[in-house]
Amino acid sequence: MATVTSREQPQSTAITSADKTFYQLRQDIVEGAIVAGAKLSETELSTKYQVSRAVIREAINRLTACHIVERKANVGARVVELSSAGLAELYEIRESLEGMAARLAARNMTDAEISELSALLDSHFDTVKDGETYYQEAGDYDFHYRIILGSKNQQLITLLTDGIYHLVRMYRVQLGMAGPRVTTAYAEHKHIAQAIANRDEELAEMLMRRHITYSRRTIETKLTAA
Amino acid sequence: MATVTSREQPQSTAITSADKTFYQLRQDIVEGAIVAGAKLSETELSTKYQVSRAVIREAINRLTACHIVERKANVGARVVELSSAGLAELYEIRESLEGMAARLAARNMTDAEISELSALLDSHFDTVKDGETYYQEAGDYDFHYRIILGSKNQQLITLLTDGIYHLVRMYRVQLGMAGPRVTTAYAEHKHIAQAIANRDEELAEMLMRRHITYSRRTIETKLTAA
DNA sequence: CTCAGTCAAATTGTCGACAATCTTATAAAT
DNA sequence: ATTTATAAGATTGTCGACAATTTGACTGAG
Repeated sequence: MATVTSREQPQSTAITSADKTFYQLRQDIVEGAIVAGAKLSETELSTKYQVSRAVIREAINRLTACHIVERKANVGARVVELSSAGLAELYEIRESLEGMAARLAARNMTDAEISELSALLDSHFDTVKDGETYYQEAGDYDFHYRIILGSKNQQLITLLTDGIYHLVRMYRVQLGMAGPRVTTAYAEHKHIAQAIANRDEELAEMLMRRHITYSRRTIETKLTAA
Repeated sequence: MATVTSREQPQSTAITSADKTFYQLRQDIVEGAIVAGAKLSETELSTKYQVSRAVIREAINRLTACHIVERKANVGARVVELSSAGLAELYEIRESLEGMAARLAARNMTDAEISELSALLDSHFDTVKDGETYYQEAGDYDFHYRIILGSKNQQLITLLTDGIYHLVRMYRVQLGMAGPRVTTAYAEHKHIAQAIANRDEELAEMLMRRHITYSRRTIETKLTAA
């Protein structure tokens, strides 16, 4: 069975030392190597990652912009705490923004991109049929990612992929998501793709919002159970 | 007639030198003292604001997080360019997020807060009646701000007030917004407030989204005319 | 005249040291 | 015993200097 692989963006795009440290730190936090709520000591991290404090500071500043860590002046930075309330807030924003992304995708995706989206779902169907739980993590991400890109709204794309999605992943990873809901979610994805293919903006947005609401309920029960 | 006053948040909350420089730089960019598209030289700014380059760098990094400047590695930072496409993207996000904010405000605002919102609109009515164009800038901001806070979603609040709204203000200020649409917008505000008072989430979201779509069209004509 | 290569100037990235601030332990007074 | 004051220690904020990279001009070959 496929484990939760690290689907980070190619860190080859990391040019500077601060870039690499930022990506590394983010990964370590999202995947739980640095636990939620932990204090981020600049001196400690600078020895751990073998870079100067200035580099660490820049990386931490970027992480605060993603809402992955919180910083207080003259006190320091801490990894955010995972809470039921925080998850609810996050999914309310996701519902809003990804709903809009679906609407815009129905308007702006090229026919070729829509075909590729369908093909992606078809290829996923095989894994679902084989009972792979792989789908939920990687496949789900691919689907949502393509629709976000399909919106062609650069600000929206940055907001979601650089900011919000890493927080979402943090919740998923640290709560050990690999739940059921695979075939159900697959059906929902098919409906969304169909609405986009029909250029039905209203329906695409509505279905996406529902889809996110459903998946929020699933993850929320996991959180309250833990 | 009231000019476009600087309605920045109390910079008394600025603790460190980097904070103050960040607020100052942001204000100078939003209000046009530093023009759109300009290059931000670190050494130049450090002499201009009388702080070290490290402070300037941190301020610039925070501005990139707000999407007010763009930075390329080993090249430098530039103030974003104002464009019709960028404005459209921004208002699509506003429509999405503020629509959600209105929905959540209808759910989460206290009765007291709703009363204050009504009182605010009543006080605005007098200025509208007197033909003050003051309303569009300051009054409009106050109304939207209260609803955003009323959502009680901390992530959403930060996203809008710390990030997106400064970009919106940048477009408004630099396009010289003080247009008509005063009484029209006032009526729309009243309807939204009423929907919130009735705890009608659906209607509150829908009306807010329409309201933002309308105001986008107004500002867009200004942009294409210029 | 165009294009490729090279070198100098300027700009950004990184570092270690010092200053300012917060935290914690200790001690004294009520 | 509780509270307040104080001082030591540790952490963050700021600075100036050095290293790495880009930019643009200059030169020379085709």
